[in-house]
Amino acid sequence: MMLSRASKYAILSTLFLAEHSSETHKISVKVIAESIDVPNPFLAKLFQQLVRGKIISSTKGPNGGFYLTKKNGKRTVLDIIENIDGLTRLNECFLGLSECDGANPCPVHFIVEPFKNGILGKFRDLTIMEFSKEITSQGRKLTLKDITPEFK
Amino acid sequence: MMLSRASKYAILSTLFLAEHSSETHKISVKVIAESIDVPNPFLAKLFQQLVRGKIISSTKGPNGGFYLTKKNGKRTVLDIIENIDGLTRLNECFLGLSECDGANPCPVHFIVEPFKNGILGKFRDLTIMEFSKEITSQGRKLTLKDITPEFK
DNA sequence: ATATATTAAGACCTTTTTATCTTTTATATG
DNA sequence: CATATAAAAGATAAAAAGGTCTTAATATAT
Ligand code: FES
Ligand code: FES
Repeated sequence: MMLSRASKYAILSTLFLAEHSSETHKISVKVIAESIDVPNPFLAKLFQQLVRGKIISSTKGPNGGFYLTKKNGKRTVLDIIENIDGLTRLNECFLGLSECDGANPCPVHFIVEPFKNGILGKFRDLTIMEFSKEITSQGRKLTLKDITPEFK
Repeated sequence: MMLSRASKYAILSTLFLAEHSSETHKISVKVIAESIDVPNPFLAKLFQQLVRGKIISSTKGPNGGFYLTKKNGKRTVLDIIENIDGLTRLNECFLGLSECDGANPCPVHFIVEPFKNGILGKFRDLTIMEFSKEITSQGRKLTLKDITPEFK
């Protein structure tokens, strides 16, 4: 029931691409890594895998970089997680029991279940583009940086 | 927002003690480890720490073992987690952002928050003994073993 | 064509988590 | 008091996760 750090980075940076990139405006790992404050070479690795998984796109060379095509934007956040972590992590019992279902619930199963359904539903049913729109419309942020309060 | 395996083992085995042990009936690591299917020496280490944290009790020698005193039974599941993992893990943002609060919510914050409050509340407000009663009354199980269906 | 920018690929390193092993210490019981 | 039994302590090992570095491939602009 938890994401690896890798998945988290992948989600944030893909959402970043959704918001800031296009086929005519590609972005380099370096810029993204700095923007969302994630280790550069680690993100590069993740991006390679996301490209192989056809979740994001890339071109090499000058003015190259990473971006989302229309088609990429129709993938889901769950696709990202599946690509990086696989799906088992998300379905695991919160206390680590071998199965997680209502038939053999662990002590916290019925607290966890509604949450799991809620978050899984959202990750499964919204496209990356829709998800991204929801974020920008709500003015949420996509960085791991500390938000330094502005005193001015 | 996730527990380490160590915490999970600790929770399960403490609940096991709540259900099966008493000051007059102590249980060895070996028995517990086999019952809930957890690596024996690893659990032994965890138990040492839980004893130091006064969450469970132990005596050495013949007929020794681990058990809960009345006082132990009044601790909470959150105490177990705090003792093993610390509290930061539980409070972390689901996407790994630096702060998790309503003022600077991440894209999934408002899905995660009610769950977090629910589970944290339960872990904080019920004693281990209460928690355990709730479990036994509902016939839930405390093992990591595969539940082999009984065909008889 | 060539230089350059940028990703791709793979080997490698570090840290954290999980797990084991060995020795010491305490204690109940005969 | 001797012995057996079980936990405590500490050293070590194995595995997984996270992170880095170096070299190759490739697309673009000049
Ligand atoms: S969360 Fe434990 S069985 Fe579902
Ligand atoms: S879960 Fe991400 S900010 Fe609260």
